[in-house]
Amino acid sequence: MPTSSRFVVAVHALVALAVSGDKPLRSEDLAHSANTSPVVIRGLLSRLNAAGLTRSQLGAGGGALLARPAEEIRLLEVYRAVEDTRLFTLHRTPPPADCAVGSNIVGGLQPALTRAREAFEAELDHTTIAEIADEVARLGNFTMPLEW
Amino acid sequence: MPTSSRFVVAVHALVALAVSGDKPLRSEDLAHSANTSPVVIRGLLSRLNAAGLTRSQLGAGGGALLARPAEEIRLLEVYRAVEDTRLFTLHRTPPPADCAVGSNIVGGLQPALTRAREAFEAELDHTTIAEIADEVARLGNFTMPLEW
DNA sequence: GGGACGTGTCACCGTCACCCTTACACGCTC
DNA sequence: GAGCGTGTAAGGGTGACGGTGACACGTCCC
Repeated sequence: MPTSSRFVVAVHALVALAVSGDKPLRSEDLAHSANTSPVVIRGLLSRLNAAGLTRSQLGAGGGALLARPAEEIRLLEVYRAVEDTRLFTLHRTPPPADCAVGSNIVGGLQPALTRAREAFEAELDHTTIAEIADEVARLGNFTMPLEW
Repeated sequence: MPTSSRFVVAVHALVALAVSGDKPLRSEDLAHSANTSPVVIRGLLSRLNAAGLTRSQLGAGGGALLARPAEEIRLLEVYRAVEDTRLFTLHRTPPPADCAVGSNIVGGLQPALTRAREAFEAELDHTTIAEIADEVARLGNFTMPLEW
């Protein structure tokens, strides 16, 4: 399994919030930017709120805001906040216990899978939303905060 | 998205072949060991054959064999041979080009995603089927080649 | 205060990858 | 030549995912 598109869309939303500065963005605005639906965005924001990465402001003129500076939000936190599935899918049905290979393959393989997952996560932990936002601003040739 | 179970099952099959030495194993035998169906195994072996990791022997007494010593088969090769999907799923529909964030988010995010993927793959490249087979033999308290 | 705004969450649906099963043609060994 | 085993195709069930409509609740503005 790959990741769902939730991770990329969540990063997209956080970057949009980062380049917007203190101005709250509505789920409808974020949905337009990511070419998806407001409900999907609200579902993601719900998870990001729970993880302490964003917060929501109700009422007119409200919307979503970063709960912390973009420099302090790492991709790994985003990944963990929105992804449900594990990196490796094991056997759909467990191997039989009476098989010398089947009964030990999971245990024997686990350390290697864990190392791969940890290497993957360590890399995501090295990058922050602020770095992505800077790069997007450079590519798009604009300065933050961005007016929409 | 996670990997499919194909990767784990493919490693399972290769380890079974490794511990069996020169004796060919039928898809039915491998299917029993991995608690899946022979057709699924044959589908995996088809990919592993194409990748040069295994070869098949037709007719009575036939079955699958490793095409190379287990010490020379790395998990990364197995992963690439049987996994179709990419590690990261991008936006289901591309972001609009008229959005400063949407038009640059993919380009800005790509380097970080690539680094994570490379770290992941490098770790898989460090482990061989022989190492997994040794560990399984140790856990199962048996010696290779294993008689079934 | 009243009304408009925006969020949070639910149920429902279409789509897709995945895995299982059945079936059958082909090639090889005995 | 007969039996064995592979390779591949077609069809179905299942579950995750993303999109849509709807509605209750809290909050801000006038």
